[in-house]
Order: sequence, then structure tokens, then C-alpha cells
Amino acid sequence: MSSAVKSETSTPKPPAKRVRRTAEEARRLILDAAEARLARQGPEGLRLQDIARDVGISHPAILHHFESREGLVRALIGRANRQLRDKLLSALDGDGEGSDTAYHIGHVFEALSDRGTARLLSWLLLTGRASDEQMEPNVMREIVDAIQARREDHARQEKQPAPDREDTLFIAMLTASAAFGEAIVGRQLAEAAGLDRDGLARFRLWFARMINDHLDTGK
Amino acid sequence: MSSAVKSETSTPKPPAKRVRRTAEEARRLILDAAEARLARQGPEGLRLQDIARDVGISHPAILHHFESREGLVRALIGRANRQLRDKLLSALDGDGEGSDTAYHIGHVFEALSDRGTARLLSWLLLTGRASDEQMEPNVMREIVDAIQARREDHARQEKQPAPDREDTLFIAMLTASAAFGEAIVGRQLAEAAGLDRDGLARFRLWFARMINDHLDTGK
DNA sequence: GGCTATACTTACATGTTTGTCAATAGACTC
DNA sequence: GAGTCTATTGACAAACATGTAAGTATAGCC
Repeated sequence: MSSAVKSETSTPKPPAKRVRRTAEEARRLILDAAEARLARQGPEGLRLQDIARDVGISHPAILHHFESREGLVRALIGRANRQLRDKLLSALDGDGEGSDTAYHIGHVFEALSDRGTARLLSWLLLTGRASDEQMEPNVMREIVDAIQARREDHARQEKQPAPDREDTLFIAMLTASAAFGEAIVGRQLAEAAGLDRDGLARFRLWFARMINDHLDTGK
Repeated sequence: MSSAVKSETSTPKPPAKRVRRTAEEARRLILDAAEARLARQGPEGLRLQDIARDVGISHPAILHHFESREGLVRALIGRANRQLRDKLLSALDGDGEGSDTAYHIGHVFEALSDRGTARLLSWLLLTGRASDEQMEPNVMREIVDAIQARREDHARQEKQPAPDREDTLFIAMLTASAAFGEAIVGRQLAEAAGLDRDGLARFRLWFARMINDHLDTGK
């Protein structure tokens, strides 16, 4: 054996076994880490070096996959949008319960008030990004349409007058605003009010019931 | 004249008349500028140099008044908290209308959904600050108490049973969440739904009416 | 085994940002 | 006017962030 050809004099650097992922896998891991940091620490936690450390790679690897920091942010936006859209639509698709509109609205609330997603999107909005992008111009309309269709069905069955579309729109807006707000300030608010985890659950139920009452009262 | 003692060869630098403010005034100006930037550009717009330029001073002046960037941020938090608190309490104090609870809630909504304040606070919450600080542990309780007192008065007059305190708390939470949410995503939401400025105003009215209905229904 | 493509790394370049320091200049008192 | 206090400044330092370049290692293919 003697002195190896590659003479290693004094721990010059154990090159540390390199992991090689598929591009897709790597991108996914990076986006996950970025999203986690964003949710935990807010926008200021979105630094290439930190994200890289989380994933266990070097920061230029991120640049390799996303071109630039901006590229990473854009990718993050895109994915969050798609995820939210899917969640929302599947929340509305949940058939079975049929006519229980409030039930579906409750699901929409849950989907939106997910801490990670809401925080991510809030940050995007606060930062001013996602204004010109597509964001969710269509999703909002799709959802309102879906709810409206449900209400009209219900009204027809009960032989009642069709509900006002703007009323439905406002219900959607209230739900969306409240869910977003809850995702951001909900914890602090609940804490300030001396409400425990169960309390938050009760709050959501209360909200669903209130919407229900409103639906029943007709407009 | 000849060559002056302080020989000025070629526009070496007109030292630019220096303005000297009181410490208090300077702090106020700096905080105003910081708040404006935060509201406009989000957290990433909060750079000492930029703020300094806005005020028309050099950035070390900011450090002189606030010690560090963190100090500035803390001061910003403190002021925003105090402002919000004042706004909320005065919104509730507005006597006159007497028993119209929904009216007062509408005012709370307005106070909270102010773009600047909501954005500032959201950012603070998103950043994870203001968690251990006092935030608004008492304000929330004060407000709930105020509304609850009003409701009890009203109930006594109408010879109805006293309302549940948790119901009042939930009304407050919904209002707060919705107002916060609206301040952040409201604009985009309205746009996505094809709602104009008037629409947003109608939305708030609709919300107030809904709360009113709920109050009437009794719990 | 050798070849190619590309995910990944180390080292460096560059710009930006917070923070320090010594000096300067208004405002106020005597 | 002289003197003091301190708000303010310009120049510098140090840390940190993104981005570049060139080489290395791993996976797939022949």
C-alpha cells in the first residue's frame, strides 16, 4: 500500500459522499425546505444558504435548479397556487352531503386557513408579487359558481326564490377573508382571548352555523 | 480673495445645509417613513438606507436614534400596537348610537382593515416577532367585554335572556379575522371576483347586516 | 470498461446592508 | 461670543447575500 497515489497528507478533505438526485426530486426538496422556512420565519428566512443547509446541499445547487433567487420564488408561488387551487376544488367536490352548503364552506375554510399556505400567500401579497400573475382570478369565480349552483339547486327543491349571486359572492369573500385572517392572527387572537385549541374548533363550528343560518333566512 | 484658506478646487462638496430636529421629531419621521415603506413594499423594503433617503437623512442617523435595525423594528411594533389599540377603543367608545352593536362592530372592522396597520401587524406576526411581547392580550379582552356589556344592556331593555359570552367572543374573532384578511387579500379577492370599489363597501355593509341578524336571532 | 450528461461542489467575485468612528454643525445657555 | 450638548454626517469596516466559473462525481448507456 505504502503512500497512496493520491497522497493525503493531513485530512485535506474527505470529499463527503455526494448524493445525486433527479432534477425533479431535487427541485421538490428545495421547494419544500423553502416553504417550511417561509412559514416558520417569514420572508427574511428565505435565504439561499439557509435553504441549502436544510436540504443538505450547497447553495449554488439551488441556483442550478432555479436560475436565480427570483426563479425560486416564482416556482414557489406557482406551486402554492396550484396546491391551493386543488385543495379548494376538492373541498368543494366532496359530494355525498349533497345540499349542505355550509358543510362545504367549512371545508373551504379549512383549506384556506392552513397555516403554511395562507402565510405563504399572504407574504406574496404583502410583497406585491402575484399581482400581475394569474394568482386565482378564475378559482374565485369557479368557487362562487359552484356554491351558487348548489344554492340554486337547494332553492329549487324547497320551492324558494333563487338566491342573489352577490350574496353568494359575499359569503365566499367573508369565508376567504376570515380563513386567511385566522391563519395569520388566529393563534394570537385565540391566545389573547384565553381560548384553547378546542375553542378554535368551536369557533369554526360557530362560523359554519352562522353561515347556515344566513342561508336559511334566505336573502 | 485669492485662493481661500480652505481651497475649493472643483465643486468639492457643498456641505448641504444640515437640518437639526428634536430627537422626538426625528424618531417620528423615521418611524413614519419605515411604516410607509413596510406598507408599500413589504418587509424586504425595510432597509436603513432607503428609509434614510425617504426622510432625507443619512442612515447612521437612524442608528443613532434606534441603536440598531432591530431597535427600529421594535419601536415600530410598539407604536403600531399602541395606535391600533387607540383606534379600536375609540371605535368602540363612539357613543351616540347607543345600542347599535353592529354599528360599532363595523367601526372595529374599519379600524382593523386599514391597509397599513393590518399589513404591518401581519408582517410582524409572519416574522414571528410580537409572539412573546404583549401584543394585544388585554385589548382583545377589553373589546369583548365592551361588546358584551352592550349586548347585555340591550337584552335587559328587551327583556331577553343575556347573550352567551363566548358568542360575543366569536363575533369579535370573526370580525378581527375577517378584517385582517380583507386588508391583506381583500383587494385581490375583489378583483378576482370582478368587484369594484363600491362592491367592497357593499360587502362591509352586508357583513354588518349579517352580524346584526345574528344578534337579533339571539343565541 | 469507457462515454456522456448533468447534479453538485469549492472557491471566488460582487454588491448590498448593517454597524462603527471621528468629526461637524445646529441650538441652547451663560 | 464662548462653550456645551447632541443630532447629523462621510468614510470606513465587516458580514452577508446572490451569483459565477471551473472542475468533480454519479447515474445511465453503449
